[in-house]
Amino acid sequence: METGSIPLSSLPGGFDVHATLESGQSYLWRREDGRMYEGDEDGSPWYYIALDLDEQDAATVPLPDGDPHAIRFRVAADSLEWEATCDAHDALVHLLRLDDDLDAIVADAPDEALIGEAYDAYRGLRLVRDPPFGCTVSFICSAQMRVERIHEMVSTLAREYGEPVTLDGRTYHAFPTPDRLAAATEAELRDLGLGYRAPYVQRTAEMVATGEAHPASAAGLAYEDAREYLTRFVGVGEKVADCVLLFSLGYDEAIPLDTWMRTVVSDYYPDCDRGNYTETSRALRERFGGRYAGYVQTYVFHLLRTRE
DNA sequence: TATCCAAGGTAAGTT
DNA sequence: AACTTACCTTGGATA
Repeated sequence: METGSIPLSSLPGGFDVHATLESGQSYLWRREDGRMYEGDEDGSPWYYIALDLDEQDAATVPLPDGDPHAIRFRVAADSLEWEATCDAHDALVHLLRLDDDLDAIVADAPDEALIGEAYDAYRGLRLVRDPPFGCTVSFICSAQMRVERIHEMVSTLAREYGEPVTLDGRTYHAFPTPDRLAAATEAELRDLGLGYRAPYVQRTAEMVATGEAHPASAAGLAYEDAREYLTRFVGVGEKVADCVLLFSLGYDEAIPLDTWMRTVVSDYYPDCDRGNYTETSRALRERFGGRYAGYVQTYVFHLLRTRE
C-alpha cells in the first residue's frame, strides 16, 4: 500500500468533498461507511474508488501502471490523505479536479442573486472528471431516477460485474469494463432493477467493447459536435450527453437540461426558454457566463436539490 | 391496503 | 423537424 497527502492550502478555493461527491455528479465513488446521501457527513469519512479501465479510459487517467487499482482518501484538518495500491497523487488531482482554481471560476460567474447564493453555500464543491465509460453508463441509468437510486444501480453493476480490488485487506469492486457489461444479458440487467435501461446499458457497452465507438472519442470535438457524437450511444440523448461532457470530458460550458434546470429556467430565466433543448441550452449558457456555465449549473443544481 | 405519482429521459412512432 | 407516447422500478403521498 502506498500513502500520501495533499495540503488543503494548495487547493485554490478549497475542497468540499461531501458536496463534490454527494451532489449527483459522480456515481463511481463510494463512502466507506456506506452512508452516501444519508445526510451530512459524520466526521471525515473515507471515500474510495476502484478502477479497472479499458484502454481508452485508462489513457485519460494518470495512473502509474496498469489497472486494476483502488484508491481511498479522506479530508483531515489541513490535508487530503490517501491510501492506494499505487502512487495515486496524480489520479486524485485528475479525478477530483484538485487543480481547478475555484476562486477564479467563482470570480468569473455573473453577478446574480441565485448564482451567488449557490456559490456561497457550497464553496469548495468541485466538478469531477469520471472515466468516460463509467460516466456514460451511470447517466444512462439516471433516466427518471432519484440520485440515491442511481448510486444503488451503479453499485449493483460494480458488485455483479466489476473486478474486485483489494486494498489493505478490504475488497472493493471497480465499475465493470465494457467487455464485462456487454456480456451481460438484458434479462440479467432487468433482474438487477435497471428496468427499461437494461437494453440501453447492454447495447452501449457492446458498442464500446466492439470498438464501434467510445465516449472518450468525443473529447477534442467542438462542444455541440461532441454532444451530437455521444448521442449515438443507446440511451444517450442530449441531456445525458451533456452530463458526460461536463462530468467526464471537461466541457465546462455544458449545462445538462434536466427537470431541475428546466424549473430554474421557468422560475428565474423564463426568457431563456426557446422551446427546444439546443436553443434553450445556448441561452442559459450565455446567462451563466459561458465558459464555466457548467460549474454554475452544478452549484445551482445542488442548491435547489438540497435546500428546504 | 390500494392507487397514484414523479424521479437528473430516451427511443420510436406519428403528424 | 416538432410532438406524443410507452417504458421499468421504487418510495412516498393520497384516498
